[in-house]
Amino acid sequence: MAVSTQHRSEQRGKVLLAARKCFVRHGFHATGMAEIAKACGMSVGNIYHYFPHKNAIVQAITDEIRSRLAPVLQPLADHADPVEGLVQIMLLSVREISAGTNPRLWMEILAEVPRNKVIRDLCLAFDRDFQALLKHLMRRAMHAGQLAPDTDLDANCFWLGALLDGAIAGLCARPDLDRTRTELALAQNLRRFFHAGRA
Amino acid sequence: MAVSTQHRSEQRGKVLLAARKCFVRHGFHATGMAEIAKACGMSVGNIYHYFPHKNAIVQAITDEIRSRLAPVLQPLADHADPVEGLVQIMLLSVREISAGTNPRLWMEILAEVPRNKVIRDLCLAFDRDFQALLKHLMRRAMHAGQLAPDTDLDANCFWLGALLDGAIAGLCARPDLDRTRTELALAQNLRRFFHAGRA
Amino acid sequence: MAVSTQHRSEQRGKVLLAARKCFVRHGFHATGMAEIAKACGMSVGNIYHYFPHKNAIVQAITDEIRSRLAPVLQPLADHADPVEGLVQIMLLSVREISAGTNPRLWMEILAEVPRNKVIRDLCLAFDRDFQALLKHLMRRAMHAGQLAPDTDLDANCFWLGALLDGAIAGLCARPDLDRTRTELALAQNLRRFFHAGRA
Amino acid sequence: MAVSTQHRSEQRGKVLLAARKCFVRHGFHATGMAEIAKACGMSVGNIYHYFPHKNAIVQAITDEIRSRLAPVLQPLADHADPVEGLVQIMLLSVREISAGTNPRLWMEILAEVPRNKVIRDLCLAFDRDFQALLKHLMRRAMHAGQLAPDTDLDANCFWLGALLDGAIAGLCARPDLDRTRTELALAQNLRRFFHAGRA
DNA sequence: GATGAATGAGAGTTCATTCAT
DNA sequence: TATGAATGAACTCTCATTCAT
Repeated sequence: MAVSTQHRSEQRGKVLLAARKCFVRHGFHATGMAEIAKACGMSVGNIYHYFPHKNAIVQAITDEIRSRLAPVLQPLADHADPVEGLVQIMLLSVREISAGTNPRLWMEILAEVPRNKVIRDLCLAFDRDFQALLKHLMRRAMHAGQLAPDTDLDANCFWLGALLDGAIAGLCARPDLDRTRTELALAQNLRRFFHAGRA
Repeated sequence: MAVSTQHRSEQRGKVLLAARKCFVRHGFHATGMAEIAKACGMSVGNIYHYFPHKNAIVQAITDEIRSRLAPVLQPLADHADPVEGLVQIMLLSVREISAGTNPRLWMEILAEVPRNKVIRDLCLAFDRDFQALLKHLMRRAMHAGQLAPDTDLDANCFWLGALLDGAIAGLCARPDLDRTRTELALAQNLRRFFHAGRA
Repeated sequence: MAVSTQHRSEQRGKVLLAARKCFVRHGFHATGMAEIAKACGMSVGNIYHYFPHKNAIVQAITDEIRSRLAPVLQPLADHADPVEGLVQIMLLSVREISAGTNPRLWMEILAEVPRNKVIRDLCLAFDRDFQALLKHLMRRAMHAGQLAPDTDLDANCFWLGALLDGAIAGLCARPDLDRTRTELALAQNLRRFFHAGRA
Repeated sequence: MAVSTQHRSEQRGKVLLAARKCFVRHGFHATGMAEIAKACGMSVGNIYHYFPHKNAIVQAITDEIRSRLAPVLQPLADHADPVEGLVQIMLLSVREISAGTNPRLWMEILAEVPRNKVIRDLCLAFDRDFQALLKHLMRRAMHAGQLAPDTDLDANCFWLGALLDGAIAGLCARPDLDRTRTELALAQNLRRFFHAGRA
């Protein structure tokens, strides 16, 4: 059982790795099962032993890529300086998003959200956690007098999330962008913004 | 001639309208020519009298939706208060983006950018203009002492653009969002941010 | 009436000329009515005023190209030296066949014969006349003792015709062939052959 | 592996057989994949497991039909009597060409030559070999004093090839022709011709 | 007479999924 | 477990022909 379980997860891993490469190149829709099969050295039929359908592969990748971020961000909830916690969350997120070929993968996921209920639910769940984290820190910042008390926390969560999603789109369209410089500017802007918010 | 030209553009309009409806429902890739044909009451073959291929329809829609924004924004370059000009540009853009079923359409376009050279060029051209506009106003703001002289203008253009693209993604995922409240928060944030930037 | 008749034949001529150019480039099947229409500066619909369908164009061209040969060859029936008459018929035919882009056009016709009854009948009628001519001259040669009396005239007619049809195919496959040298060899061969046939 | 390879070639064979039947009836262009699929009892999609596109089927048939001839002809290069070798080559070729429904198939191939580069190359390669064979024998005949030394060998190769291609066309147009009688006449003519060529 | 918009059937090809081996 | 053959529906696009203007 343990052996078979391990084998299963190894095989799943091979499929997912291959699928990511394919998806980065051509997107979800333009990638056929045959292409994935060739990329992971399996037969088409065999993939169906590990994933019930193509969509399940997409979902697994979405799950993986989104959930990798959570454990990294969660600890920052208790950051001594709540504003700095927020800044760090945004920086870590943008770094994860912009690493390697990730933007293309995130973009595919973003595009899939409106058409695919499972992907949508996955993303909304992640977003809920992400925004809860931001809200928690913003509330702490507010109590510490670092944020104007009339700030609309929900809307701010939306816009901080938008910054990340928009960065994905921007990086896809201009892959040669100087990413460190852009990150720096984000950090600077966020700090300036939260400083401005001092009560 | 005039008659035929008018007829042509009417028919093209009918196709584009129908295609937009279809694309909003299922996205570009999941919409077949047959579906568009049925939606506009034409035969499939006849659509090809007005558009050389499906992609041309997508391009025309992209062109239309992107270029509708430009003439509205351009005059704001000369706004008396450059910071307020920036805020207005962002607000008008977000309002255009979030109107009706637009978010879904913009999202499809965003997703098409990495896969489709023509769409990408169209969008990059628009972005160039948009960012030039922002940069112009930011420079004016800088000269007027409303923006710190060490601000990285290019990076800021990127992030302001990201805010819009991200809003598209966010609105697609959560269509029931309170759009006016979210807009208000954006305006408030931007003003607060630029005030903070006072040299 | 006379005017309209003249106009009709002028228009038909324009269509046929354009169609020949198109057919030479892409063959009958790969040439669309739209292509012909563009090539002769008419609308698609207007062509249908002069030809009931595409096939009729092909037929008219076949008729034209085949029947141009007949009046040239016919007089040779009375050539003083019947063997030389045969040689001249073959030479004139091969010259007509190999002129300009004709091989391609003849080839298309040849290929159409098995699938198209009208074309087939047209060609068979021409062949009947052509072979009757050859047979007449061969009979004269036989009587003059220039051809062995046991010669199978019908079969020889077939093979002389085959030489021409085969030349078409050969010229299509190798358009850079030295045509005059090839013609010369044909004449030499035919003369040698008929000399050998002396009773 | 051996099993799968065998199955593959069996299936390919079934497709080719069915395709030949269809092509003989309607020609390459007028035969749809659906028709072939029905004729070989497969689904359309499955044919694409064995041939990457319709053209590949045409090519395979061309290859098959042309290459069946080569091994039969090649040994005649060493025939004791070179003239008789030539005659035998022509007779064997014409017999192969005229067997069953072959003329129709050869005709389709001939017609495809000017439009289709792959087919053209296939045929030209075969022709090269065929003409090399003829030339070799003609040279031997020349050395043996059986052929006039001023004979244009290349041109003669062309005309012997033309005889075969022309026979294809002739047989397509008149399928009821007495083939043995026609063959006999060819043999007689060739022998008479080469006798006449004695130096 | 002339236009070109409109049709509808059919072309070749692709693909997620199933299933016998 | 693993294979890849098989399916069938869907895809985009083409084309000869008709017809209202």
